[in-house]
Amino acid sequence: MSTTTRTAASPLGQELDLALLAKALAHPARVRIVQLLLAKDACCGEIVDELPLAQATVSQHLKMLKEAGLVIGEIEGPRVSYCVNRERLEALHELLGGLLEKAKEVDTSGCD
Amino acid sequence: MSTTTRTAASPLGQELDLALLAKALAHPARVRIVQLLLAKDACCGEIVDELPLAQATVSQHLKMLKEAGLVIGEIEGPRVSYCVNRERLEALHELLGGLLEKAKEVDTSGCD
DNA sequence: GTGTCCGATCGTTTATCTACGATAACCGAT
DNA sequence: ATCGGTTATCGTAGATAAACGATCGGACAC
Repeated sequence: MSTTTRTAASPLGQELDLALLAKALAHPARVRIVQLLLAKDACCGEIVDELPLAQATVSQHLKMLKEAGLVIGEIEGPRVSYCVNRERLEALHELLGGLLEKAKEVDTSGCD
Repeated sequence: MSTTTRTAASPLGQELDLALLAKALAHPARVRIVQLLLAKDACCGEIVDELPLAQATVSQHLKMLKEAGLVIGEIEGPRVSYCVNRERLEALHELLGGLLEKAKEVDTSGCD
């Protein structure tokens, strides 16, 4: 399976990739998980400990974050250590930056 | 309604707002719509013209974008002119920037 | 008025998300 | 080989999203 880790190059892919990344953060619990992992790598159990959600649910959210490439899990003995894939988070940030730059080309024509 | 334009003060609100904005962009069609509107304000019909979607569907997407505050619609004679609320898009960009900054506080604790 | 164009909304179908308990898989120790 | 701790997955139920056709409502022209 190709790891979708690299930044998609295709211009059409950008929309899709932006949507994909946005979808990964489209739930408060997942945003929270990313925040927690940015502060400190953690295993699933620690995250469950911080959220009002069942272990199965957290594992599900982690799976989505992994599929979007935002989070990486490494098997570490009996547990799995998760961390944020910073490149990927930056990719999202930059995709948005790209949108905003294009917006500047059409100055204050305004909505009114 | 208070425009959530300013940086949300409540730390909890940030997660929710980020998730809300991300959800609005969590579909390729909506990303496309935002791109189109950034390039040029447009009415619903013009957007429908650019997308392989029915008018009702596009209207639905526009509604979601409006609810997230990303898009503004102004009735202009017989039609409705839509434009992107740049502040709001920047808010999303900055919320992500905030996340990335916090990430730097914990340098190379590393995923490996 | 009547008709027309445009957009929003309703009602429906299908698909995906969210959440959970239960269970399986996996690893390290006993 | 078995046990205890940890995570993934299965199966399920309810909620929400995505898409469409059909229909309603407003704004102009006639």
